[in-house]
Amino acid sequence: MSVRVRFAPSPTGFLHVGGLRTALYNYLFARHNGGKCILRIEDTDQTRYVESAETALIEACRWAGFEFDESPEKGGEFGPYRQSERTDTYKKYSKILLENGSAYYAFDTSEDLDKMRERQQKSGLAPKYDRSIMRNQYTLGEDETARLIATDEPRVVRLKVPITGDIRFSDIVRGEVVFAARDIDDQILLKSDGYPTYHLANVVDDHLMEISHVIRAEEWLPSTPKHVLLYQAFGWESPKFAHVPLLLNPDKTKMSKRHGDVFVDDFKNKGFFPEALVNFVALCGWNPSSEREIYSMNELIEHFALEKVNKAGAIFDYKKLEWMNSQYLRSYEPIELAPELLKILDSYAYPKVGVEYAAQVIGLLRERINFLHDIPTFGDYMFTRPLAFDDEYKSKHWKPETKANITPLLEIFTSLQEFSHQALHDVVQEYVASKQMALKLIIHPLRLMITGKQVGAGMFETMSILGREEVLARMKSFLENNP
RNA sequence: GCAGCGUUCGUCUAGCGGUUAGGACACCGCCCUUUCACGGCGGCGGCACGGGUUCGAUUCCCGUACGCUGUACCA
Repeated sequence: MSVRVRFAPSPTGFLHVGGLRTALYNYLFARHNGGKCILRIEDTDQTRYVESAETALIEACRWAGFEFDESPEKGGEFGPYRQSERTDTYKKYSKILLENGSAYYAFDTSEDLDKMRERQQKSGLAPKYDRSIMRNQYTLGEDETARLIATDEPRVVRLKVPITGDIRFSDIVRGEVVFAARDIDDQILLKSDGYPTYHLANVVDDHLMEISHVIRAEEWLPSTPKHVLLYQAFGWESPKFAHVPLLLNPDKTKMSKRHGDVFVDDFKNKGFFPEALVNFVALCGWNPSSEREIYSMNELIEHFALEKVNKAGAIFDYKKLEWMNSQYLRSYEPIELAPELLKILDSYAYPKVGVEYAAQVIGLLRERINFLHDIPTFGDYMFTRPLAFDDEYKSKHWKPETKANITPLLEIFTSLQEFSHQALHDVVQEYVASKQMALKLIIHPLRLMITGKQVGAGMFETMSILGREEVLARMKSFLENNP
């Protein structure tokens, strides 16, 4: 049997990183098995629909580095891929259930339902639809039911859950799971507005779209028995289930906005590389059991196995994500990143620089930062004269005799044939040797004059990238203004 | 409340009856050094608890505790 999986989000806003991981696991599983990964939009709740959410979602996945094989956008032979466009199908299948006695009509108002739950809560019972006393086709009788339907009375279709027995299914990550039928509610299948609930729609669609594996978040585990019952009621073979663990806040609750960034777009805007986010999120809850941390998309695909997905939820460790981003920052060719840096630089008032220069600066500074966008602030002096000079650094390294030590360097740098890292290094070494002084007595003042900062990359490399003219200008200016 | 699921360093995890319980992030120290970083080396730190099963349990079983998720005409 060929592998077909689906990511089935509801379009209520931006893509959550938890959603990204679910989508990713589906994608990895499909690719690993040479199968198809489908995007299906679960927009059956008209009250929560958000206009641009669908494209935002697709774009977020595309940014992350994966595409769906079938989707509303792309189409496919199992469409339409928006549930709101499949309502006739759900009506048709709910009718089958009604006819074979697996479902029934109910006419209760939401007020009546609230009252029922309230009563149950008070007597310490689990809230559950009470088929024997509420307004439904069993308590009303056939004639009355037929009459209400004929007069178009608002109604829903509910699943008729057996009173006794167990419902069991096997989950790829959790093993055998058993629920008692008596604990399962007579779930609404078709709402009074004519739209199906998730439960009906996802079962019908998964069957019709020939989904082989349902890979979704753990929060769905408690409603899976309802789905199993539906497959049985239709006489369909159920797909394999895999409920993956949740991504958690530091306090172990389901990862939410209250604790910081949760949307893929947030991470994109923060300057994370998609490869880093994907790599990180893939390793939250799954691990190919090696001693390695860095995996490309292709490597993730190659190693992915649902059987190795963890059962327990994973706290989203922002610090480790940052570290991972820094790893990717160092792994790219600087010239590949240069255009992006140029874009970032646009929002600063620095004089424009070329792509070659940008690449050089990236190469110079990237081992000291986590994000590309740290460069304009961390290395501001690569784009403009130092605006300030670190007081502490200055008092430590600018002594009364420093000026005399530095001044001859002006001449030496001017007459240097090639203003390169190596040449600068050699010539300064030579100079300090002749004066019998420590290199640091020169290096620190140079760093102060040229960058204004205590921290930075190797000084000679920094100088060679800045260029002779700029270095001499900064030195002279500093010398003029300081005793 | 009820149901289900879960529980290895602070965090992500390896482990699938016998290991000095391994790696990564974070943290600390040392080395390198031209500051900071990178890198190298080292340290800190964990099998929730109690019963079984077994010659032997982190690992298998049962409880307990704790946590999480679900409990909608939301997905």
